[in-house]
Amino acid sequence: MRTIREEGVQALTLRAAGKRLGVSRTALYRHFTDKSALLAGVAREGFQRFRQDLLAEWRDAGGGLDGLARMGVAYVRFALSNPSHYRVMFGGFSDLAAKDPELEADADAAFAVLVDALESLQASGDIIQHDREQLAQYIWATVHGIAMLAIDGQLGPDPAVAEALVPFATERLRLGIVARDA
Amino acid sequence: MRTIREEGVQALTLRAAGKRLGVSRTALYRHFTDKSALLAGVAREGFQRFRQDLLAEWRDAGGGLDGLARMGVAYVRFALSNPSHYRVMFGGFSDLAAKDPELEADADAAFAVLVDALESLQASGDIIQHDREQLAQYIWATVHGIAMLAIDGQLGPDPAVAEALVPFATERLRLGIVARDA
DNA sequence: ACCTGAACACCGTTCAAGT
DNA sequence: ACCTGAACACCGTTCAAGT
Repeated sequence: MRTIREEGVQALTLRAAGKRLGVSRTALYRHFTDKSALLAGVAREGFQRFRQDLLAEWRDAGGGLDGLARMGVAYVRFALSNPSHYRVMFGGFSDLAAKDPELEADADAAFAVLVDALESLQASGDIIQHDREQLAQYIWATVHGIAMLAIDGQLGPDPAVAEALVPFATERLRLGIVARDA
Repeated sequence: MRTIREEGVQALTLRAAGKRLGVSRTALYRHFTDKSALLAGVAREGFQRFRQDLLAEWRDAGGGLDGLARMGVAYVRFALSNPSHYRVMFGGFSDLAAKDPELEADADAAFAVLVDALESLQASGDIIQHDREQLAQYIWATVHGIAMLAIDGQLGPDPAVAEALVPFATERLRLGIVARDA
């Protein structure tokens, strides 16, 4: 985890990991079937922490449309604070999920935080009564897109650009899903 | 290009490329300074084709909010039709851009198609008079997010899920940016 | 100018062998 | 059960040498 955070995924080799742990490169095969199983473990840990972060934000805000907006901010913050970890979680997800079936469950659990929030917002009549799954996918895609563009350097070298984009996006997003009868 | 399309980026090795071209692995160093310079070339070609696709869609639709929605559909279609190519274009963009400065120009040119479309929509009073750059980043992030989630297998194995998400997203998006005085 | 073959410093993975 | 060292089949890259 430390190697990934400090030097990126491509720097995580079994040899280097073994050396850091003071153990032979091949010793890791006792604990993981291969390298992608190890990476799947890293991804799982990421989704679990992710879930906690989002849940905490929703609770602290006391739910509501404000809670949803704060979850969006927390989402992008998580990605920008842990870019390499985030890349392991999302890049080549299906390959890793094939190695470790529980990865998909952890990803689903993080996604469920968003779906549950939307259910609450629908119950209170704050947002449109539309298929929750698709609504969640749409919101997820938006914050994921911002996170990815920022991480990959497509928003330029200035992190302020990404930071300014998030509140704008959450406000536009709100206008697109808010209940229209008020 | 063929190797990337048929077998993915990770299958593109200089050795395999040399063999396919009937030439030594090291011969490629006469034409590219190293492997990432070659990948930067692949990414540049992608952005150029991307730009053409988006431009054609905008023109065929005769502009307007409908043209914008069709650009969104074309965007995701491009990504899903060329997943490996798309990954080269966006994954690790800054590393590749450092190797080939013209890559950034090609990416900007593709992005400019969106910015120009927004300018036209602002001139006609169809959408809000907001900073075009940020507006474009927001829209780009949304379609990019859908494309990435779909490519990475996070939307499940059924491509119909991603296809259904696009029109829903473009409609929500429209509601968030449409001029409000009508 | 363009290409080659050998060499170098890396990988992940396997496997017989040790404690 | 857990680890080791040697070996195998790969990488990208460099470099002296050829035409």
